[in-house]
Order: sequence, then structure tokens, then C-alpha cells
Amino acid sequence: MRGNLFAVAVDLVVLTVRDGALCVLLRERTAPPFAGEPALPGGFVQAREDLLDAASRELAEIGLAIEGHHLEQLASYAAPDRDPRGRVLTVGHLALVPDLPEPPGEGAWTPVEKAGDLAFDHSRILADGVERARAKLEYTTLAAAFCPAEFTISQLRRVYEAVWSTEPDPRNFSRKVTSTPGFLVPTGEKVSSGRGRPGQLFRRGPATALHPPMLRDHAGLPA
Amino acid sequence: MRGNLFAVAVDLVVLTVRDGALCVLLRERTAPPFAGEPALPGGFVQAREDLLDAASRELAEIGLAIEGHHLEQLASYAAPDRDPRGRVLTVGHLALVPDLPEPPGEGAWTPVEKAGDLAFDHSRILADGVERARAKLEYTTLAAAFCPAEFTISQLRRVYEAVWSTEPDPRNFSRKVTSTPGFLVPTGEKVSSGRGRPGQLFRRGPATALHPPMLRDHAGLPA
DNA sequence: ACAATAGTGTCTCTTAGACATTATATT
DNA sequence: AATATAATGTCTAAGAGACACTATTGT
Repeated sequence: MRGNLFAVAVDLVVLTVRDGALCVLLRERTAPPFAGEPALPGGFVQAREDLLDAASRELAEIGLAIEGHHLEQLASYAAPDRDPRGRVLTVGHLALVPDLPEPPGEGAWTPVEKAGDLAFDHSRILADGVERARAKLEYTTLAAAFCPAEFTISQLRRVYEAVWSTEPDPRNFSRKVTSTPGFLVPTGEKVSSGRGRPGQLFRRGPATALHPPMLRDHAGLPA
Repeated sequence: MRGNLFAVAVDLVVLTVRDGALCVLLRERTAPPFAGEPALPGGFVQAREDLLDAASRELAEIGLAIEGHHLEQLASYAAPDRDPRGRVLTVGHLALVPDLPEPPGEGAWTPVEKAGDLAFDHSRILADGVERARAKLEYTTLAAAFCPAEFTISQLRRVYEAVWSTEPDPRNFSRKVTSTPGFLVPTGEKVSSGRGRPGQLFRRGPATALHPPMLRDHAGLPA
């Protein structure tokens, strides 16, 4: 076999919902290239490591244990000049995590709208990750991945509001998610959100698909 | 930077519809490893080549000029032992082409149901490609990529029948596709399909998304 | 004439979307 | 008591699914 050799990295688009905004975990680069600029967390794939394993390891190194976090491969990026050090292919991954009380080790949660320009081609990877998350909320139950183990329907609705920048009708939303078998499992407990009537608590059910899907308003989206 | 080095390849899942069956282009391997076994066409990424460019080149080398063929990245595969020659990462790509009068240079169209075991992890890549194509027919206008430049609604319907193994109602199907703005552009011409009333010819329109989507019957599909 | 395919119309049922009211908590 | 949030019910409109008929070709 003859092929040019590449270094292979994994980069992570770690998304969460904080204060009503979809946020991404960014780290400031400490070493060249792009020192001082914000970038996605990531690292090189090790000798006998598969891609998802490498991404899981990076996630753990950030301080995000893998307890039920959603992690999936996004896409690969290998433009010849994307890294000034040489030929590097990176496999972007998408991770969805609940809003954490404490911020993860290094790095800061940044609203995706304010992420600005990132190092390398990370802005593109981020955009792809955000679009993937937005699309998947339509036809999967993945919104619950942004919620803690137990959550209310309001919390789940706020995820959709943050990710889609829409405000679905609370009553219709409730009807939709509760009528999808296996989406939500009631715990029987209730929790007060400070003021007002306490909401019922749910866990994630076994369902992964949402049928029929919950459609956002589409206006000229990419295929 | 320190990372282990990989050879990087692109592999192609080239799909078409022939005789009512979804078919994939397979080549028999001539050299080890897996000599004599069927495999997806593919090759190594060259020195200053990006991934899609490499996939386009491979497609051209097969004899499939890129005139409007659909080509997209699928996913990357890098299990440590997937290639006995050493560490090889492959980026799977999905190509959708119309049924061609002449078969492409080397390789043979094989119904995906009869593909059997392929070399390397190509069976997995094929399965991912087929599932991607099936899913995309739901919410995009991509079915037209399986049709020639001009086609009838019946031809388009036969694409759905082959890819989904369903038989949508011709009248409902027609209503759906003609009522989606920008999906089909009538040419004003008609064509006879041997017997019966000739059908009207259409071209692909500018629309890429299908809203609302055309839902297939879902029964426990992966997310 | 007959067979085969194309194209159109109607009815029903499900579901999304809009909207008002009642229930239960905190202050 | 006042306020804030949760939960439920009803109406309407749009679209999917089932179905019957007419239209235009080749044999």
C-alpha cells in the first residue's frame, strides 16, 4: 500500500444549555499554532485507539465523565492546509451534556452565538455540530440528553427553545412529548422550580426516535 | 505535536436503482489483503488532496463522471485492526447515481440485499450508507439523484419503492411530490414507457428539503 | 376492443397549531 | 390574597392514507 501519512485527531463539539442559551465548551490554546485563540477541545488518537474511544477519553480528560452523555461522530475534516504543522485529519465529534453545576476542568461555556472565530477550521466544525444537534431534535428524543437524569417537561421545553430559538406552545409541546411512547417515564415525584405549582419529574425512556417528528419552522435549510 | 501516523483512504458506497432493486457498486479485490473478496471501491488520499476531492477522483476513475452526481461524506472508520497492513483510517462516502445504460468500468452492480460479507469493515460502511440514503429520502429531494436528468413521477416512485421496500400509493405520492414547491420542474414533454399512457417528464428543481417529510413506516429504527 | 399506465378527485382520520381554564405551589 | 408555574381540554386547519374514476397510449 502507498498513501501519504496523516496525524489523526479528534475534536469535540460539547454542547449544553445554560441560562436559556445553547453553549459550547471552548478552550484557549496555550501552544502554537493559534496560541491564545479559542478552540474546540481535542487531541490526537493514540496507537491502538478507535475514534469513539479517543473522543470518550478526551471528554473524560475535560472532566466530563461519560455517565450517559451522548457522544457521536460528526464528520472528518482534512483540508491540506488546515493545520500549519502538517497533514492532520480531524474527526469531529458531537457531545451533548446536561447543564452542570460546576464548570468543567479547563475551558469555558460560551454561547454558540458569541463563539466568534475559532482556531483551525473549528468554526466550521462547530457549525456542523450545532446544525446536527438542531436537526436531531426534530426526529429523535435527544433533547433529553441536555437534561439531568430527572427533569420536568418545562426543562425539556427550554432545551428546544434554546437550541431552536423558538417558543413552542407549552400545552402542545406537553401533549407531543407525553404522547410519544417511551420518551418520558414518570417518576411520580414532583419538584418545585422556585415559584408556582411543582412539575412532575420524568426520566428518559427507551425511545430514541420521535414519530412523527417535531418539526421546527424550516426556511431554506441545508439538506 | 505528537500523534501516531495513519494512512487515510476514501471508500465509496455508490448506490443506484436497477430493475427495482437498490444496488451497490462492488469490485473484487485483486491484491492482498482480502484478495478475491468483494469490496467497496476506494483508494488513498493523495498529498494535497481534500477528502471530497479524493472521493470525486475515485468516482471518476471508476468511470462515473461527476455530472450532477450526489456525493457526500458518510463517516470515518479507524478500528485499530481494520486493515492488516497497518493503521488505516478510511472516510466512507455516499454517492447516488442514476441507473446507467452501460455498467461502469470495473466492478459490478450488486443488490444490497445480496452483497454478503465484504472485505475489511466494508459491510458496516455499506450498511451505514444504505441507512443514510433511506433516511435522506424522507426529508430531502434526494430521490431524484437516482433518476436521469429527465424523469417521470413513476420513475421517481420506483426509487422510493426500491430504497424503502414499500409501495406508496401512486396518487398520494404524486400529490406529495408535485405539491412540494421546487421539487419537480415540468419540461412539457411526455415519454412512453412501452405500454400505456405516456407520463409527463420533469427535471430536478432547486428544492433540497422536503417539508413536511415523507415518512416511511418506522419500526424500531436507530436514532 | 382491450390492456396497461398516467393523472385527478374525494373522503376520512390523525396530528399540529391556536387558545382558555383549572390546579397547586410560593410569597 | 396575589402571583407564578403546571396541567388539561377543545376547536380548527392541514396533511396522510385509503379509495374510484377518467384519460391516453400500444397491441
